[in-house]
Amino acid sequence: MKRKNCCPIAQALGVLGDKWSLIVLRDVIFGKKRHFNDLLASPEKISTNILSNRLKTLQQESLLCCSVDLENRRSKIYTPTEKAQDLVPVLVELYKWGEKYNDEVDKVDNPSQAEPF
Amino acid sequence: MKRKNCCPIAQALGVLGDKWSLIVLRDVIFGKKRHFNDLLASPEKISTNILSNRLKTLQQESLLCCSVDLENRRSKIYTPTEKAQDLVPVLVELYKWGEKYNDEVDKVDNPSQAEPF
DNA sequence: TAAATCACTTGCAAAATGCAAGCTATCGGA
DNA sequence: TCCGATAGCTTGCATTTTGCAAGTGATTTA
Repeated sequence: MKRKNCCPIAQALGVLGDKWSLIVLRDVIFGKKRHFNDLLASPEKISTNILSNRLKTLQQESLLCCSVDLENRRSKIYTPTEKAQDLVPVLVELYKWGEKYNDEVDKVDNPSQAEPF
Repeated sequence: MKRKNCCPIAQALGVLGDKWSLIVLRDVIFGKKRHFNDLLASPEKISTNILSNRLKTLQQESLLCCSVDLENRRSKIYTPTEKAQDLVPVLVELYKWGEKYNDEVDKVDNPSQAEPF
């Protein structure tokens, strides 16, 4: 959703305001995941077509760049750009907010707080 | 999208990870908009059914509370909760990122930077 | 009391998401 | 060299979410 001539928040959400983009970026930035199958393996269970589509749009938005793994040419490496790295503060604030308000759900169902992702 | 037993970022996105929730919250928190029609009037042009639905889910998530306007009983007043106010840092970081990376679009089309929202 | 206003709801089309299966290129081992 | 496994997709189709236009009912204002 392109959003021209509007506030920066709406512009940011035009790129990031969907169910999966920030999850993928989280994994690439914090989880250091670089391959399609690594990203597929996240507990949120993104499906292959959505992941494929998201990787494409994130490249178009200059948030990821893609290169061929020289040691295994069937494998591609997705790396975050500086533009993506600059989302760290956004992700950190989201993390803090999520931790503050949504952990009750987990703590009841699963007291033994597993790994974050 | 409920996301149990997963990282706080995914939990936060379970509530906020759609096209409109954060736009509505932006308007309520920063724009101090309180009425249905105020929110409808935002430049992003949310439609009535989506706004209605979002106001409902944001109440269910304890992000907004709703009361009747005592001076005009057909009118309802939506106010942000503390949980919503705690999203200010998230919105600020989104704003900064959007400003840094997505303003070129605006500056070309509309050099006279109008009001943010 | 008639017209306007507010906060919706409804119906329907279009787009996004979710699931399972299949496809192509590469790779590693016999 | 052949064969199965693996990586990264694509395709088809059902479901869900979004978008648009029109309509509704309870106030409220003229």
